[in-house]
Amino acid sequence: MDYNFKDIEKKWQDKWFYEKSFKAIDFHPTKPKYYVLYEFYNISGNLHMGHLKGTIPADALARFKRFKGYNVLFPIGGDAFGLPAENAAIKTGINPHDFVENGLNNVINQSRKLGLSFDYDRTICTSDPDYYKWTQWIFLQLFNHGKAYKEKSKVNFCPHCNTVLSNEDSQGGKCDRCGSEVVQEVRWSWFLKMREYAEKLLGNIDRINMAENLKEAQRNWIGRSEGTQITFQIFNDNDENIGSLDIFTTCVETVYGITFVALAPENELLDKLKSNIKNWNEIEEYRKKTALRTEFDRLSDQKDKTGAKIEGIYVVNPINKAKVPVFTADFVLAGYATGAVMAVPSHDQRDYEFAQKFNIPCIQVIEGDTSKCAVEKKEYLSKNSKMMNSGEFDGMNVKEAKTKIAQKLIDMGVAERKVNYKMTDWAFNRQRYWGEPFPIVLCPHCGEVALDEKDLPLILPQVKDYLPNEKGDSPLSKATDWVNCKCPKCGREAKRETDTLPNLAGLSWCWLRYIDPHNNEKLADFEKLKYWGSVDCYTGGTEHITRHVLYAFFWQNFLYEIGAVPTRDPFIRKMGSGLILDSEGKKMSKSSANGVSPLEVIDKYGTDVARIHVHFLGGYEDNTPWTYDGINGITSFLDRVWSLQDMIKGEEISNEHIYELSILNKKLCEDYENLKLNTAISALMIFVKKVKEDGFITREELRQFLIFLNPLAPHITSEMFERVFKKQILDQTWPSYDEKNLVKSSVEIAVQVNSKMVAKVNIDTSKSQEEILSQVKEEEKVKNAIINKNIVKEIYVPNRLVNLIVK
RNA sequence: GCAGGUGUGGCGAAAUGGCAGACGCAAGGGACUCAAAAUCCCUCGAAGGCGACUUCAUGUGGGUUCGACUCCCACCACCUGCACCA
Repeated sequence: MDYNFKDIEKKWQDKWFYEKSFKAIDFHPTKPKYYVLYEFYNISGNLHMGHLKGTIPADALARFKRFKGYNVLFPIGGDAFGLPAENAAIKTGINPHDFVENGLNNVINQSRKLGLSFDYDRTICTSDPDYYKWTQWIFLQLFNHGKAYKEKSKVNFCPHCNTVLSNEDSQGGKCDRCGSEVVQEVRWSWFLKMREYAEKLLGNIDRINMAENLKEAQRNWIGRSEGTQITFQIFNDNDENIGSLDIFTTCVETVYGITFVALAPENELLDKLKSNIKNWNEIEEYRKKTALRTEFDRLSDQKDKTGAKIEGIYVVNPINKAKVPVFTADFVLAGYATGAVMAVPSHDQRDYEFAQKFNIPCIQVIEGDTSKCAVEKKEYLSKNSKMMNSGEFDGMNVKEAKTKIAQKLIDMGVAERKVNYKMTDWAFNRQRYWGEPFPIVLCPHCGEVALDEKDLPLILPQVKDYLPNEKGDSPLSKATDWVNCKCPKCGREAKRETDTLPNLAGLSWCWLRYIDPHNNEKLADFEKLKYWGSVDCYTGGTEHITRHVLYAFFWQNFLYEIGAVPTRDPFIRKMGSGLILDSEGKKMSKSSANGVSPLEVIDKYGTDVARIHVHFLGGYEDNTPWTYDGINGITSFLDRVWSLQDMIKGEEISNEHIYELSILNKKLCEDYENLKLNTAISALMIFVKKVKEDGFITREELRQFLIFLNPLAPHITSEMFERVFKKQILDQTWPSYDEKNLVKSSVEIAVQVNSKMVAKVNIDTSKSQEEILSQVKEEEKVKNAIINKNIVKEIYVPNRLVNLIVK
């Protein structure tokens, strides 16, 4: 009888859903916990191939762990707030509230069709007031603990989305959502003090089990850099001390080579020194000019340095009292360290180029050829070159001089050791309608005032006009009934904050809410948090992984410090799934014309075939081009599996199959654990091939095999199990195997003479090394190869090979 | 430029110091069939030989080792991330 996947798959999907087959039990009395998490679905459309690639390994792991006796928590939810959902709603003309509700139902129904074993009772959605109450609560805690502040500052602004963006959302000067050029604008903005957490985040990165390239990207984003901060005194032309300037450097060893210092055009120190600057008009003009340059211009002009000399002031190099001219230049970034650099043209390529253009002299302080370009730290540190032109440090090795010079400056009281980070505080507000409202009231008398916890959630009001406007004011500002309120502190007239939280806010704590999704008193019960602990395996795409994981670390650290959660580490292991590429090797997306929908594949071939095919194409972390090629092989594999029920002969495990079954069991345990589904599939195929060759399978062998295959192909195995054994496969436990059955009684080993293959010999694996060596030497081909020669060395690798070294 | 990763048949890929190419696709040949589909069997890295076989092969060049896809050094190509970060 043929396998009718359409009816059978539907039957099991309905059964699992309505019988709540995969419900996780809080505080299970006997089973240990295991927490598998797949990232939020984005509620802006249908599931795509990426979901098939990303969810199935997590599902297989969850199903495998249940057989292994774990109490598995495997939940799902929707990321519904934010630009993707709102833009999709605007595009379709549907109100976001309705759009999101339909969208969530849609993706949940689709995920049932993938046969995913989620605990659907724990489904959460970031735009649900029961959920965002606690997102707002976390913000309140941040605010009340001084970790959130509002400040007028230069921020990234997307003129197309009409909203402020975080640095993370505007990488490369382009809006992450719409690709428009981002401009820098001065605005009132909310920030979270994430920079304070830099060292703790680095600790999280060290502890988590995650691919090295992803860790590196995160360390890069944090951008930790150790160095020395030196104070320079500033003088005017009359040699009067008019202030001081702090400069951070990682190359304190070059301090004798300073020939100019440069300030970022935006540096406020310039305004303070205005009265002493003789060419103020010129400087002001340069500042205006650079302010107009877009990020893109500044980047593309890297080779061509611009700047202006500041007349009327100079600074003194504290190490040798040399007078040093001051410039302003836009290669110096205002946002990093103190927005000023000490320039040593001989040993820094950017300083070198600037000096060439402005005819500034160079002082070489470390040996090397500086005639064509700077000798930079990478070069002189690796060679540990000698110092020159550096007073008492001449002739000393650079590495030694680095510490000694720093110490001297510190002893002089003009410097301190310092660590800087590229990562800035998290710009946390968006001028959009579709997000969590800030639980903050702006009072003309009291300033920013937090709502009381009992007034949460602060519901996002329904408005007619939710489109962003061109001035970049939040659409909520037009909801006057909602905006006007009383100050919780003084009771006088006040207004609500009308910006909303960014959508990464709701994503930054979701793994905690799944643990206790319906709790009205707390974000989650502390004892339940302790029971479920950190996520054992968190899977998802790699697209926004750097930001999402860092924000997750940040919030978890903060919540840990205020006693709301029991651990600093949200995740034990984080896996980033590769992409499904289209036939041209490009990322397959909804917008690409040749995008294939997983539902289309399921419709044609069935869910089990689709699940296996996608993962037989390549490894979990690899990017794999989509193709239907090979899918027939999977169909015929499952057809052969189906036919096994007509081949049953005997009850217990047969001598013919005990080795193959045990080896398969061991291999699958490793592969499911490591999400290596491609090799798991091939191991299963090898077993079926063997059984087919032998023409029979025993009942016990089939029982075990169906359990082995179930995590990958849950439908066909459930059906076969029910038909053959009249029981439910989900009630089974993973079979055990005996170590002694992992070795065959007889194997063929390779025999080499001087590392060259001369023969293959069947040996009895119970024999000793001596017995095997003498057996091998009796073999005709081996005899011929070693005749008249002395054996100087005998190498024996058990059950693999013998290598005889002769002279 | 810096960092991380990858490089193996016609294709997707296995093998992490021990018989390279498991498993699958495609291709070719055969069986069954009036015929086709489906199914089953055989061949399938390259070159040479009628042949048991031989030689060469894991991006390139060196090295370590009895033995290297695997470890070390240098280089090339591609992918990803960051990029005037002092």
